[in-house]
Amino acid sequence: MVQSPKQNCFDGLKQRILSMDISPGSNLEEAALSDRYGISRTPLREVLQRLAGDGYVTLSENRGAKVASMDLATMRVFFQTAPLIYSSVARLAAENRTATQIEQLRVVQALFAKAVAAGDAEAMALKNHRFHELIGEMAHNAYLMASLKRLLIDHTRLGHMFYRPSAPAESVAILKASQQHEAMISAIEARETGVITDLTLQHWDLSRDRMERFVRPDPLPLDIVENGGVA
Amino acid sequence: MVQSPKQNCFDGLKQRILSMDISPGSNLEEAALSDRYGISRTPLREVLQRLAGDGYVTLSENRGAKVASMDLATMRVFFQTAPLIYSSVARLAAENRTATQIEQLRVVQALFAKAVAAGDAEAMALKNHRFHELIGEMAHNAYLMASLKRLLIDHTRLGHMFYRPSAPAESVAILKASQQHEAMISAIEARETGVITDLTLQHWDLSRDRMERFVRPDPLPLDIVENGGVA
DNA sequence: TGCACTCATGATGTATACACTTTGCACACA
DNA sequence: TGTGTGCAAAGTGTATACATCATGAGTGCA
Repeated sequence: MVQSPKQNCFDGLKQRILSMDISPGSNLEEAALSDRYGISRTPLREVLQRLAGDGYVTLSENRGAKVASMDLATMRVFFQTAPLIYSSVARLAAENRTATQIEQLRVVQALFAKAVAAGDAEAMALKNHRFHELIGEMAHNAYLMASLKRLLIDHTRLGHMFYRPSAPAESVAILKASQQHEAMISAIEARETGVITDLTLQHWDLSRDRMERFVRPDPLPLDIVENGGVA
Repeated sequence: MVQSPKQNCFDGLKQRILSMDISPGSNLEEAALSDRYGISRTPLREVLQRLAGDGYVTLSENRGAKVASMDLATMRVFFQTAPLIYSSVARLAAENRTATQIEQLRVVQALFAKAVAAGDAEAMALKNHRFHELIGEMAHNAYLMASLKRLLIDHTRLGHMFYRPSAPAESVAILKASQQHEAMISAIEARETGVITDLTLQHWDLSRDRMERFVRPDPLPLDIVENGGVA
């Protein structure tokens, strides 16, 4: 299964953006990338344009491509929008899923669980991404899929740091997320629209809690200030 | 205000697709288009890729670009999704609109009303499109905007035929739609989120009724069958 | 007549040279 | 020293030649 160097470049850039290997706002220079991926600038530019269409990068005239930014305004809108789209998509997925898609979902979830067990942060993030993207495909709704894909980009980027093994307090939450995935598969397979909606919102809440804790971490212990600080 | 030939090509194709001048599913040949718009194939392909990113066309490997199809499955999903996105976007628009944007909206609505008065079907469709796209911009939500833009493509294409002067029964509905636009501007300006949500759903219902009447027109009079048909 | 194979034709995909735009540094001048 | 101008370097935009692939007409064989 050797894929074309162009597809390889597309997938590679997606993955590097999702895993924050290339940080938001970074400049993407055509010459460097076309050299790295062994394709000339023409197909490379096509890749960048496709990435721009999917919301991974932004293009500006005569000024090249940048990785989509993730500033405070973006995040605010992200938290505002995700529950609506996620729950709508999940409901539709339960209504429209095919047996084949359920099977695909199980495969991806198995890979996610495996990554959890191995403590492989990058694999966790990417398999989680694919898991939710698959649910989007099940929904069979191109309009919502466009929103969902963009949400997932930022979700995966935001969530990337929590999958690190360096955060032991998070491992409980990650296990819980994995269990929720299993429950979601069952609910979608059984076409229980009410259940999948609830599960999806719970799954979102878990994610959100972890993300918010990252954005606004617990404050440092106050006694340090009391003992040695200024009046 | 002379725009680049590339931008002209992009806008021109968008407009021709929206007005069904190029019908859904049509093949778009690079050589013919690059000739027509006076640009070489490289920038033309970039235009097609941008159009694909926005949902106007679909690209397939070694098989060129096609105008996005509009089959029964697409329409079913369209009717399913539009109310959710439209009402969510409208609410956010009321919350986030700026004074400048309100002014833009008034200008576009004036052009829409003018097109209605002139019976210019194509201008009506395009100004209506722009009106709703502007509301999307007011919402300041890139995730929902992706869905909205795709919905509007199909909405405008579906609605295109009702704006024809040949359908006199529709002129009442068109006037009503124009009045609803005015009311929507006021509600957005006043940030009345409850009102704008209701208005948006009413506006949608009006559109939907017209569209459904087109898809499933009144049956022919039965007496023709009774007088001369088979037993 | 029916089917499969071949090859010509026309389309899309890629590489590359060249044109244009941006940007930052150096230098002159106030 | 501060500011504005001009130039050089680097990066993006476009045209075009060539490579590759899809398609269909035509031919040979069963």
